[in-house]
Amino acid sequence: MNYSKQREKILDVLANNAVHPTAETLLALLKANDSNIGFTTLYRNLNQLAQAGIIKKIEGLETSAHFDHNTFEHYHFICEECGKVFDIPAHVAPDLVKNTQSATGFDIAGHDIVFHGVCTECKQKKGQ
Amino acid sequence: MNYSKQREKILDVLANNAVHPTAETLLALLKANDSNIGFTTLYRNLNQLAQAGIIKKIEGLETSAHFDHNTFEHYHFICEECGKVFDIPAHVAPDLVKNTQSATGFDIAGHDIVFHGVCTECKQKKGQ
DNA sequence: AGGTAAACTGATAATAGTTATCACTTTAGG
DNA sequence: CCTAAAGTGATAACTATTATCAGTTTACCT
Repeated sequence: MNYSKQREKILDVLANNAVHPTAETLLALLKANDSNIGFTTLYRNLNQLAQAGIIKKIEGLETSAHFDHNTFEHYHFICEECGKVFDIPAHVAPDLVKNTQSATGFDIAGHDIVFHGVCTECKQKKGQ
Repeated sequence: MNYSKQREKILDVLANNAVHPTAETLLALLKANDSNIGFTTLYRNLNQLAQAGIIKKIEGLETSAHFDHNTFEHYHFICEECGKVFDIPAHVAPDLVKNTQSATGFDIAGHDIVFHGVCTECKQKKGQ
């Protein structure tokens, strides 16, 4: 992978916006950062970076994929009210891969957990 | 929800094909069953049935959603070689919701786990 | 430096999966 | 049966994403 200005900018914006943005959101963030990057370039780079393990592509949240700068093992929670995506620490599912491997005999290369429900903030709002 | 011939047929085909079909696959299965159902009708019914909790919509596997007649809690594994989707029993992640609830304070309405890797059959094929 | 091959960009077009629209048909209760 | 509500399916539209490709940039080799 060669260096490119655009890719550096994308990584930078992703690192400074821990909101698990979609490609669309990222494009807006980049524009707000005076970086007018074509959406083809954005998608290409996001896929490249995800393939290289530098960022994480989160699917299964909504219709569009989200991207995450944090590649340390963790899971995700999407709030049904506000749509925000929260990180869930990996320790909520100890031995998950080991258990699954021994239950199935399959080679497990990776896994994702997506929770949905209502976050604390929205719970309070609804309660009022 | 009123009765409809089409919906009955869709449920029937889904119940007899535990392969976690996509809408496209289902349409083909229905056609093979002499049920020419419009794809609009298929999508409408799948969404209705999923909403009603009668079937389960599995997202995050590939670009398209898969549908599952088995609504009993369980997870999924998709083989990177053959693309088949396998069921994983829920007991691989004991106390997952409880742990996550107490770690976050969020109300958790549901969750999904998607594993990916290589299934036993494909592992053997590759080994040969 | 200077050349060049490989990598990257981004505008345009295409694609896939799914939902919206809407005239017509079916279902179900009074 | 009558009628309102629910369902159908052809067509068009939409959204997220990938393919194409001519032009640009990067990096490495002299």
